[in-house]
Amino acid sequence: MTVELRHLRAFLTIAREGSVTHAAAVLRLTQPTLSRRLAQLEEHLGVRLVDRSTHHLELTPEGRAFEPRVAAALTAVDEALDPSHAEGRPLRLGHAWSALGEWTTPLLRHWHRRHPRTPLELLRYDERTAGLAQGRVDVAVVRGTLPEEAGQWRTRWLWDEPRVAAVPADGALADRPETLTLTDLAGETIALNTVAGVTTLELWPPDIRPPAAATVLVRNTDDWLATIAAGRAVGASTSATAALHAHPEVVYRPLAGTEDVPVLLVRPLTDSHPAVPALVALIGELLAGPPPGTG
Amino acid sequence: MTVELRHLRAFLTIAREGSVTHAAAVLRLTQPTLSRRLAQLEEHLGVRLVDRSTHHLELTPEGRAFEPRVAAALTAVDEALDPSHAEGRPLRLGHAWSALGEWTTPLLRHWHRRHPRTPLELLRYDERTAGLAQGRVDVAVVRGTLPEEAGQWRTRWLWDEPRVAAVPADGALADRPETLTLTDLAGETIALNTVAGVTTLELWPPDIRPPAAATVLVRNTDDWLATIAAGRAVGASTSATAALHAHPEVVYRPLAGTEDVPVLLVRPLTDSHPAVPALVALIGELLAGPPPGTG
DNA sequence: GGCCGGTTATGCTCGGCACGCATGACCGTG
DNA sequence: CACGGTCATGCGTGCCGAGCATAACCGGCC
Repeated sequence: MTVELRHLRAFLTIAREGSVTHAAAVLRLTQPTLSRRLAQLEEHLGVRLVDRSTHHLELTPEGRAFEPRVAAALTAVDEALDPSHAEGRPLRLGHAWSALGEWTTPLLRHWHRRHPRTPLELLRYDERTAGLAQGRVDVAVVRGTLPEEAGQWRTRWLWDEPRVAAVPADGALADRPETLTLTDLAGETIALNTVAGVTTLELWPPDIRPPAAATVLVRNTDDWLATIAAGRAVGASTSATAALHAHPEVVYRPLAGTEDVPVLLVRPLTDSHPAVPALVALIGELLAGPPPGTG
Repeated sequence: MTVELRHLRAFLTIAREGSVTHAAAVLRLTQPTLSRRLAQLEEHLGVRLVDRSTHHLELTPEGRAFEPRVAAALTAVDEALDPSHAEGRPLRLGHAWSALGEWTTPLLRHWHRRHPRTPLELLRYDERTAGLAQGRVDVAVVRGTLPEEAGQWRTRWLWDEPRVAAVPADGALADRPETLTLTDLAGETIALNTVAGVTTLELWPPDIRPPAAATVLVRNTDDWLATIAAGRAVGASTSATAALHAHPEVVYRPLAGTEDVPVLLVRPLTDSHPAVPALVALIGELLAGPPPGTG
């Protein structure tokens, strides 16, 4: 047995109607059919989703956890199949953190002015390709180089960002002179953002590389910041973070002896949205013009 | 014929493999079967998705537009069915704009500190219930009161926000004394955010209400801001917008003679994530403590 | 307490349809 | 022009999902 959409729709309708019979009427089916569909789904998952008897029906804890996920999935499917979304659907720009830095606002402004019929959605996904690999976005801003499978993307270099160190404001390193070095950080616990992937232990030369045990792994920028603010670790990132993620308990310092991090615009080999070229062109235009904040 | 998951998987695999035969091998099916599935999907949609002949296969423009949407949908389905996501899955907090205002950062900080195993995702959806109605989030921050169907949500009042007017920095209204009134705005074109729904023409008393023709409808805060910055309209919002969406070309002024807007925390009658109560409690704690920015 | 209305589960039959097999049609290549 | 590789089609079959009928069950109410 493989799970099909009918099983998911059956479960969701039953959960919402609170009755197999009512759900069957809604779906224009008979009650036995729906009973069986639900049983099949439960058998496949190996859990009972609905606690039901003749005069009582409610979701089990597993069912309650399952329901919103099914709802989200079916919404996604229906939107994919809805032909009305084919035209004028939003252009989705993915990023893992900081987006286009200080260029973000100018981009949104110019885009909405020029393409009022095509909304530009800025979506943050804590994932290496910022949702591109999952088909959740049409274009993505990625910091650092992409691992392998580079052949399946078209990338465009936008600019380089210098690296910065992020240290707790109340720690000893915050009192040190302006510029920090990798050696300064090597003795500390390092907070690594595992999904952004810009900073890894490879950044340190082998002779002064901190041991893996002296790291804290986090999944997104908020967590990363909170970890440093709490004094549990220090971190390395790029200047965009310093500019857009100012934090009263975190101090940013230039990080000497490191190479700049490229900021790339990544898209599939075949564009998934007709407006992608226009977006790429607009970003190119903006970068060629005056820096943001001067208008 | 109804579209089922097998049709979507067939299309996506064919699109990725670039061949019906290869896709059939991947899916452990025969080529004729897959050919037919694809044909059925195309027939249902009424559009040809794949341009194929014996020695040539590529997606049509419609197919190229369809692929990422199918990919996103199937990702959502697979995530819903993946039992490993049952534990430790992220708690999704939806908002339409401004989230928890200045409380946002403290909330993230405290949450990650207390619940390191349960990531808190802040998701923005340009929709009245910020994704709650679609099952995309577990809790939502909503400004203003919710229309009808109030019975299906549990709401908790958090605080009230005073209204502000947003006017172009280079316009005449920006030179006026500090506080503006509804009468001041009535003569201008009004930018209305149709999905946030906090500000409608109902805000103005009938005798000075601007005509519907004198409005510009936008779908999100970015667009709303850009419209005002461009001098095309003026707008009304709440103080959270003024605090978090500062814009060099937009001036915010208190708006006299209007009622405050409630900020509500909304969740389904039965929680869709076990950590929801903890989040609600934490927010309550934060609000009872000192205001943000003092620590 | 027993009847009744309303609910879900199960046996059964049947029709449709999705599958695989075989084959045809097509086309670029050598 | 034969060949290998591809996609489309015709056909037969077996499975599965549908409805119908009915059993089992339970709460409420007279």
